[in-house]
Amino acid sequence: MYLELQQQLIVHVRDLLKRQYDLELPRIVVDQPPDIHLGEYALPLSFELAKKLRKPPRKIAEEIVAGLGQISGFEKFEVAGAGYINAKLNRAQAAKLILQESLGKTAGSEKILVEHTSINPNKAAHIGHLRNAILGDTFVRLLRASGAHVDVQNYIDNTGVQVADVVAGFIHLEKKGKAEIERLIHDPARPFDYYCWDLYARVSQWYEENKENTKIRLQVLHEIEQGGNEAAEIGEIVSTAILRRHLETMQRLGIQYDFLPRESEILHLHFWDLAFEQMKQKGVLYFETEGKNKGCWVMRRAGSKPAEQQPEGPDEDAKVIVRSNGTVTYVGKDIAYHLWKFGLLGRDFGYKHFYRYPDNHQVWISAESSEPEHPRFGGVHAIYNVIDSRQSDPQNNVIEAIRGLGNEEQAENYHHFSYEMVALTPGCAVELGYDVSEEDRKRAYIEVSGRKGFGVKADDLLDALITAAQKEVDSRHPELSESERRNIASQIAIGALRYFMLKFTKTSVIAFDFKEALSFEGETGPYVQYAIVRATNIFRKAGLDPDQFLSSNAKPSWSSNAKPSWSAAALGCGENSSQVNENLPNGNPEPSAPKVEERAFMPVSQEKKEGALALVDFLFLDDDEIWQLWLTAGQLSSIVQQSIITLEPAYIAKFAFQLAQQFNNFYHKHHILTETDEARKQFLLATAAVVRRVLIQSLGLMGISSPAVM
RNA sequence: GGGCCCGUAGCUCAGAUGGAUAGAGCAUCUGCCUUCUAAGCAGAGGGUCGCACGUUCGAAUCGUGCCGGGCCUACCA
Repeated sequence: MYLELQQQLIVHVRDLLKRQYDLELPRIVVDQPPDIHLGEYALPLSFELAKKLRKPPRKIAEEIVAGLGQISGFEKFEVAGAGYINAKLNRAQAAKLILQESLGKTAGSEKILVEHTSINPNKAAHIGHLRNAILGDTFVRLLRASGAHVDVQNYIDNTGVQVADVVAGFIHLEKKGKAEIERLIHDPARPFDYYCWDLYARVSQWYEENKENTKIRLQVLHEIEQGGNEAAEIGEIVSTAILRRHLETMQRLGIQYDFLPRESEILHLHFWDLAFEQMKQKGVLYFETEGKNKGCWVMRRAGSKPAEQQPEGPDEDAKVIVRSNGTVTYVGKDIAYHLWKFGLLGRDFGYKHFYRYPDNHQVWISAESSEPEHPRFGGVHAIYNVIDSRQSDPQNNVIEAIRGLGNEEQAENYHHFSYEMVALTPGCAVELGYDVSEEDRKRAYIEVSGRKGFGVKADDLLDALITAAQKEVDSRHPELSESERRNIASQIAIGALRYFMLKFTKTSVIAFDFKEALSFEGETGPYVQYAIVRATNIFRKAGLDPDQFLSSNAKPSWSSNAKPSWSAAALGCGENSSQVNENLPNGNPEPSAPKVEERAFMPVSQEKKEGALALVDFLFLDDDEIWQLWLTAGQLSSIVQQSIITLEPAYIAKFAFQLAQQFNNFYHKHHILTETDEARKQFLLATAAVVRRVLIQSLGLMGISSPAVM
């Protein structure tokens, strides 16, 4: 609603400027007035025009207001302050649009690929990985809600040094063979990823104790890359087992993937050879004959000056792609992989089944040859790589290589979805029992390190959240069954965790603190969930169905048949889920997809007959506070669009919290069920129903479900 | 040395496109449960927006220079 009317306003203003002053402004700024009684939109353009037109801003504003006349949907325009033009909406008309508003999928076009999670398969997932996966998954939900066709990939570096380290640990430190490792994998007493978490830390220590040991590391790495030996077999067993653990951990949070490309196939299917040829041909790579990079194939670094402007001698700043011993670096392999993503490599992965989620969604994994009837991935129009900011340099190298190969458009559509890391506060580290040096205690935060085994494991955090939530639910709802209480506690825990990871903007380092993360009060997911429960309770006590109450007027098009992509069953919480699930976008993307920039929400056709809500008297909207609630609810589509364009899911989190806050205020002020004026009661019910729906949708976009009771 | 990011209330953070009196949460203090659930609401205190110049009718926001902190800058991944 909000965005559509804003665009209409801009069109009219632009038209007027052209007619009245023969002026064209590159951009017409639209703000919101400080208080809603002033209107819904504020145009500060008179100030900008004052100099050009040599008139005082107030005079210009008056002329524009006079010239605008009547615009459909708008009540009136007013001049305020030193020269602002405030636009007031026709509240009743706008409210009807908000009632009818729902997510519509527009006709589609290109496919989008989002890569996230991508945890080295050698240890348990920790809080840093959670931020990555939650940001990525939420972004996927936003894209899909806007109608895009998205493939979700989780890249598996199963042949890298980190896996090699754990393999070296098994072979040389623990002297364990395949059979013993298999036993550990199936040990019910201890998850295998937890076992490897400790082993990885011990191996890193072992390297530090004796430099000789690092020779073993390189040897093991080499064997794994080669394949067909004991180390490679152990590497395969270990990395696959841990990958399964990662999928289970992420599944607890409602996060699923479509395809798991592995580095082993990039190696064995010789993706690099094809990329190498292309890069040599196009001159992106050149053979360095002198300086420190002598004997290597190198690439000019992004942002460095072109050759002509370089000082004499070799470009020491260049990025090594092929080492002097002939092996390819990580960036080299990544270039080949990204050429594949855009369909520019000329070779495909093989595909085989790997895992089936409880909702029957299939995950495919790369293979050297394909199973019959497999889907294809890659060859997409745009990509989003959710990778922390520390990797922006290698990411830029890959983009530069793609651009250098003549793929300007693909380079533009290559998005490094960059975010800052999660770190521990020194206090938190001490609390966890880690040795913290004097120096580290003075720091604001300490980086999480898998190598040091320093961090909070994802499953541990989620368990702690469930335990805390369960305690609360048990005391509040002793009448519910154990599995119902468990289910609700899970939903609250997930809500708290996902919201916590989303409430910070990407550029902010999260200094992890247990007290904050385990909180269910204030700016948290459960706060929003609770507001929804309150709204639901009103309808339950009134003997009404809030969705029916709305659908008699307009029906959300995504409510009926969209099954949640993660059900109560998926969480091991029994069949009868009490969660409200209209909010969760379908896990199976439609074959068609619109451009991201297009509107996410479209009004449902106007012909829908008006039912019970036809009785609602919108004159009650003259209450500014209640109208503010409606207006905020009408801004969801605008927020979704902004989140997608700026790659900032935090906006959704902020929005959901603000709307919940306004609703709680409303809830406290207006006691709906005891309202004696029937018309007013209907209006208040409509308000609660609309806000409830938008809150559920907002949480759904963040992968948070709404419990029926709390 | 070069690149990127951060610095806003005691703490943790919002303040997109420059716009009307700088906002939340936590913490502290004071009220509010016989009401649709207090995981809530209302109120109070708390600010040289790191510093200095500059651009502008207007700067927390843009530019330059400092100060403080973080990350990256490997023939690691």
